[in-house]
Amino acid sequence: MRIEEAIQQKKFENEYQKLSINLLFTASQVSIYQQRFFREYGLTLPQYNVLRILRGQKGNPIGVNNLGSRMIDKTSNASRLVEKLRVKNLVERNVCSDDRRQMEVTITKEGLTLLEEMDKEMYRINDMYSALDASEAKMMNDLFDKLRTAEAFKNI
Amino acid sequence: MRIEEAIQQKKFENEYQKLSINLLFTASQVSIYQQRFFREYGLTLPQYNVLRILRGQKGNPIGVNNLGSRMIDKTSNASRLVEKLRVKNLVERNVCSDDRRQMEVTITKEGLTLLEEMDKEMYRINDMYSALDASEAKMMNDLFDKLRTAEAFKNI
DNA sequence: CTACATTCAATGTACCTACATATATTTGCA
DNA sequence: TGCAAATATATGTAGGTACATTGAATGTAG
Repeated sequence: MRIEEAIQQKKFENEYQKLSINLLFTASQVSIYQQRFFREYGLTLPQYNVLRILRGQKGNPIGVNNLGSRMIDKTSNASRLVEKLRVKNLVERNVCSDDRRQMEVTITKEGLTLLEEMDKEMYRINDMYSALDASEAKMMNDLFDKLRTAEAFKNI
Repeated sequence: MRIEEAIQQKKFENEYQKLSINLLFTASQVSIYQQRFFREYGLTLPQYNVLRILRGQKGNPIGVNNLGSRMIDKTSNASRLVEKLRVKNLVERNVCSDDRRQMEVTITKEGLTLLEEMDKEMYRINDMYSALDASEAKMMNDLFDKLRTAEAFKNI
């Protein structure tokens, strides 16, 4: 569906204005679809992303700050997300002995098991992208990367 | 910046997985930038979108449900957003006499004035897209529209 | 014309977010 | 060394979101 139909707007002033809506609208749809998948495992999308990053650490603990910088969102929330996951026994959080301001966050055995279960079904997420072939997906990736070179993105 | 650097991930399994992150990450950045702009006028991005839709109605009232269907998000929130805007005297809400379940929402004079003020500065939003030329923006729009033709998007 | 189903808006719940501030700890420097 | 600045995490506040439920009004089938 063209974006004009999706949000029932007749026309846009230019391609940039249209892109603005198209980007946020599509991201919202993708996000809803993904959230429904993650919900089946008692996780939210941001929580899943945190677990993925921790698994990528292969046992090396990571600070909350560092965790935050790798997330789509900012650090303010990393702290709260870690706490949510800790309550579910999916991550462990310990004061770092070298620098007692820092926390060392690691994924637990339980967290790893959950991720492995999810891995098996993760192909379902790709249904979202079935309309694009690999070269189109690459084209989008390149355009996204180029888009974010604009000066306006520097201070975000 | 390439998405790999932005979120400090070495590599992705395929272009689709990368696209998934790239889309949500870029949308998040754009959204933060826009929110900062709207904040100067005491609005949030969703609130601004509601006002825009109402202005597009050119005086014709619109129901909360209809409003919701044109928004990036779902109806559940339209009701609360309208209430926030009503408190700020930017919209009016009246029970529809033909169907007393419905509400007739219209933008107020005050709301229109605010939008006009914002119009003058709106060009600043386009700074985000300065890295792309018009043909690249169009290419992205076409790819977004194509992406959303996938079956998975039908039930969202 | 009544009984049931549908529709519209609002609300409860449990998340998420940005931004500002607080608290503890460490670092740097006079 | 002592104290200010910087850093890491946590928390308060005000907003947004999905999903489920509620309550009122309307539509419809018998």
